[in-house]
Amino acid sequence: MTRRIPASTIRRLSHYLRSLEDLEASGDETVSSEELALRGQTTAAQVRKDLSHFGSFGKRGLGYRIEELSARLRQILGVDRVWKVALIGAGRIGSALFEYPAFESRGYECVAIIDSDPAKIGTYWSELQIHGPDDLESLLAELGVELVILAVPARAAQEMAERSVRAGIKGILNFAPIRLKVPRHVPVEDVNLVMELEALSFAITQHGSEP
Amino acid sequence: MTRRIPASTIRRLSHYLRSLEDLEASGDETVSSEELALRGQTTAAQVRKDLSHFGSFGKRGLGYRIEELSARLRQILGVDRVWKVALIGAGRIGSALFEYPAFESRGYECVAIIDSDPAKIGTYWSELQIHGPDDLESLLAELGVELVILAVPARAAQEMAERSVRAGIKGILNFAPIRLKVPRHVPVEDVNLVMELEALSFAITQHGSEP
DNA sequence: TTGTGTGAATCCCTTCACAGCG
DNA sequence: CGCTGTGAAGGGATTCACACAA
Repeated sequence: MTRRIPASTIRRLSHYLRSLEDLEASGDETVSSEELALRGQTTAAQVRKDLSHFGSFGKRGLGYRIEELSARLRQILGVDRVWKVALIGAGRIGSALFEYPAFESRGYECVAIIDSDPAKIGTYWSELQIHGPDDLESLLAELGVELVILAVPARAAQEMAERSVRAGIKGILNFAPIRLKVPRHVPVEDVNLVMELEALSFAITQHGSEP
Repeated sequence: MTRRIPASTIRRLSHYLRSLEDLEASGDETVSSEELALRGQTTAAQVRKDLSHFGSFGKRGLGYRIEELSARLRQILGVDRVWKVALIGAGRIGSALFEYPAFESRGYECVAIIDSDPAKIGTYWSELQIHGPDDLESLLAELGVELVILAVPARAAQEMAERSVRAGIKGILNFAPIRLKVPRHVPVEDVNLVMELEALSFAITQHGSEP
């Protein structure tokens, strides 16, 4: 049904969904592509083009029914269901994510925490006991984990990724500052804070040298 | 000296710099664009094109002198100096960033922490005392803060951003899931974890429906 | 010979503009 | 009318291919 959707489109769909949820709360029934564009820092044509990749669910002369479109976007983005997530690495970043409120409210359920620190193994975060890394594969497989959040130091990341893939997980959100080598069918999203900071300092530095 | 550098180029420069630092440690003297490409998940032509935006610092038939190129990249990315950073929001994400080891080692020095929670105001993280938001403007201005990391709830983010800009800061790393409205000359980098997760679940969902 | 630097060709994303439906 | 959906045009970024320097 779909072919080659640009990554930039996906990010915008995420935005549109958030805007729609705001609009739902405000009681409106429909939106135009122009209004969505305004809230998403893009253009009306772009909104329509983005949506057209997946079908045509607007009414000409009227716009999009908010409820219908948001349901469809949830479906497209795959968030019309609950994803079972394992958190590998119970350090600072792991803890921040674990408590991130948007996390559970958006359909991501953390069902396992893994860390290699003996002082942490066996302790609890909320109801969840922290496991050591030894039985990683069987643990993930038994719990039916689909998504892994990798928040371990760079040196441990590749091994944990490989073992997770072996356990049958389907995607990785990677906070370690390395390029993971995994089979092509396992998507990886990288979050690299140093890179973001460097993009920022570049932008500032350049700005100073231009009028 | 430079015009219109694509954002994707900057992210790759960041990568190259990290690769170069690895190579520096391993004692080599030179790299080819091909080797850099291999480590950066891109092509040799792309590496050369990226670098050519800023000048030509390779030697034909030989490659790039590692030390020279990494120094030049640090200069380009603006990380050949120390940036004074303020952390606004001392919650989970703030705490994770504060302890992020790459942070200080890369030239970002946190000189102030601000939070509105009365229970936190006055307490210390390492040597740094947490301030309330009341005197934000004067605090940032006095300390000469250039970069702000915004790790507060969405509802507070816009106000904190505006006040930071008024205090003369030059860039914002934003973790709040909203589009900040700030003057054009203040660059903002957004880190949106929900968006990353949604990109991942989209990729997985799509993948299943294709052979 | 090796590997850079770079115009030219290509590819892909965005924007335009308008036909067509409600 | 008003606003969507979409081919066509436009603009950037990536890739190609080769002249040229070491």
